[in-house]
Amino acid sequence: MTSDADIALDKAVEVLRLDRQLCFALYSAANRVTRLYRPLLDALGLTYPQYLAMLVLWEHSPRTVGEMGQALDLESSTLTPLLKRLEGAGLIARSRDPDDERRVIISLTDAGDAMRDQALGVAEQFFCRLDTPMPELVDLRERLKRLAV
Amino acid sequence: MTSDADIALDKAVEVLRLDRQLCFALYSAANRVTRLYRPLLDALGLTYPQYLAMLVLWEHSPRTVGEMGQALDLESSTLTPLLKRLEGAGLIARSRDPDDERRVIISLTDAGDAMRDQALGVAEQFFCRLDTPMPELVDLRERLKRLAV
DNA sequence: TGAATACATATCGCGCACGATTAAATCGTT
DNA sequence: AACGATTTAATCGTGCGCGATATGTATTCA
Repeated sequence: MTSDADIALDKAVEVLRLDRQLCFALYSAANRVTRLYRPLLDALGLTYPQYLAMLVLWEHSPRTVGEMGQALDLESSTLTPLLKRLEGAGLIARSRDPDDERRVIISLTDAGDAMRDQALGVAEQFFCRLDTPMPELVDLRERLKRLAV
Repeated sequence: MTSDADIALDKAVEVLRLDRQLCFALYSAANRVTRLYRPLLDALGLTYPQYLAMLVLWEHSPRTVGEMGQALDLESSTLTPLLKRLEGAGLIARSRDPDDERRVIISLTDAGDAMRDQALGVAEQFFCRLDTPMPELVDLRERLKRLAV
């Protein structure tokens, strides 16, 4: 015989199973991808979030900290220290906007700009190591973007 | 007229666009999901990775640190401090395995076990806030799992 | 003009996530 | 039994990621 409490427990056991959680699949896949990028980016001396920040700048430079935060969906409390490290590495320059002293303008240095070619190699190596057909990757990417939160 | 260098540059610009990177879509979606969980988990006094660790234990307790690391795909350097915090919160107990003193056995306390019901509410609220049909979520989850890295 | 408000970035504290290293226990082989 | 290799967890240092808060600049409007 089965009590109501047992049924509720069974439901909890089913619903909360790790392999049924979208959140864990996402968390785990993001960690795995970061780990996969690490050895590729070591050659450039970049961390994974730093690489993403450089992608933003390669797309369009200069940009303000705020614009980069919007593009990457990150707070200034994350971005400011990261950008200071990129500045320390000589890849970007930080300067106040003369037209609005609140803003800080981030621009690529020559060294930062020159790194773009190597980045192309990183992107290609990543694709190779994933060993998944491009259409599948594009589909996954678009589904992730649709996950409006 | 267009030089070879210009063509190579165009290719780099296209390939490296942030909105074409699977890695960024994944990174960003994972951050968004963590942010969405935060207010829900605040009520339980758990962080998001702590919640995942509790999911593992609600599924089956006791387990060793190594087993949990395998389930969550995390190193002991991540897990040990996290588990110590859960122990401090009174949700789990940590003890050496008498049969093999290298192992540390993690078991739910009564308080940790009792939290499972509230966790069920968290999972339901998360689903509601996502506002995405279940089949789409299941499909995305399975695609993420397939992303073997 | 001057006070109130809003805005852009920076700072701080906490908790991951991981590579490298260490310490202790166990296992395997002789 | 003994010693080297392996296994398990812990420790340490670095870099995020974010909420809360601070700081300085610009805007608004009385």
